[in-house]
Amino acid sequence: MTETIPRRELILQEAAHLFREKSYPGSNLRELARRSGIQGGSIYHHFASKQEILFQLMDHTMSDMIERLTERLAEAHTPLEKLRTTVYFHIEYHVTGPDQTYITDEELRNLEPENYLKVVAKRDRYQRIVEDILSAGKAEHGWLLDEPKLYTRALIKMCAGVSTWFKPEGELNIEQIAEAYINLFSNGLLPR
Amino acid sequence: MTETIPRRELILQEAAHLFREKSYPGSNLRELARRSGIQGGSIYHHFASKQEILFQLMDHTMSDMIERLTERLAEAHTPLEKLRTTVYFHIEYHVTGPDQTYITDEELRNLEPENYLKVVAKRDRYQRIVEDILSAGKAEHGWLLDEPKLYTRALIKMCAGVSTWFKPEGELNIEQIAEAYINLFSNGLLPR
DNA sequence: GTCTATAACTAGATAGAC
DNA sequence: GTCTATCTAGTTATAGAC
Repeated sequence: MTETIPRRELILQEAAHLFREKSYPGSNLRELARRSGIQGGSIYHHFASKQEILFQLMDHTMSDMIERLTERLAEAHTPLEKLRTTVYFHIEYHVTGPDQTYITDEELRNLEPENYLKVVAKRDRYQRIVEDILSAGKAEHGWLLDEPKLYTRALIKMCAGVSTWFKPEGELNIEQIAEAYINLFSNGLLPR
Repeated sequence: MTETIPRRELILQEAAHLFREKSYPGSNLRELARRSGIQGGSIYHHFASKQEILFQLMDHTMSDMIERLTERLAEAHTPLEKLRTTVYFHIEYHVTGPDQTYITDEELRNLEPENYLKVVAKRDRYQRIVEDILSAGKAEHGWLLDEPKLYTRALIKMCAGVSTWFKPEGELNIEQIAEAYINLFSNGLLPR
């Protein structure tokens, strides 16, 4: 019953952790190898270069996010339900995989041009999914927003930011945080 | 009338730009020197180490943010006025000095322990100023928030995030973005 | 698939001349 | 205050044995 995780997967996991801790250029492959239970040179049996590790990490994370969000949204039917689903998903995904998401959010500048374009294209696809929900809310229910893109960015930044301070042993769980953010986005702070 | 900027200041400015472009560990002092118009070794006449450059940059930025926000808040009197002032200031400061603020927001992990504690203390002081405004709004005007700290983080992340995509030549100016964010925070998206 | 050894290079920091 | 030269250590990546 002990799951044997393939070495390649393990390296990617450890890389996410290490890169988050020390940033991509601040990390070295000897330490990544050590944490993965092998010697420095052996990394190159699994990946062609340090850059390829970063790219695989970010590319896989973006694909996974798009796929999972799309799945969840299939169960939601109104724009408001979809907004709730998205806020919950985005927070949960960032809190559950804080290493992967942090790298994917912050290491874009360290991708070589070709890889950069591929990852940015997926990031834009993801943002577009969220933007379309806000646009639908505006068109169908008169949501108060002039610039869907502006609010999309605000929403994404706010939710992703949770993973920078979230502690599983803290006072609030994911549900409570998501609920608070949905309320904030829906009704704001001022009483009526 | 040509302002001669002291070399030390110039190095700090160029460092902010370079570190934002390539991250702190990804930057090297020879390139920083070149951009500052001197040779590699000359950096050490102005700073004791690469680490000290990073620390001076972040520490000065945090002090400056606290000082300026405090000044502006002195002119605001109600919690709502103070919230407006804070949102506007935080966006404006991040958009006006995107290099300095990006470094200060993202390079904490590369500070040595002693420096880390100093900068985090100032960051916490800043956050506390914002948190106290939200708490006052709750106490005095019944603002709808259970956890002032949670909303403080959401507000700060959302506003700071503007500098990652803001372009001066873009469609929206700082006033319009700040206005939209204040509306979002005040009343949310749903019509009543 | 992993090891060891090493090539080729780069970086932070120092020393001393001007 | 800036220059050049250099020390030392660490890094990615490769090669070939097991």
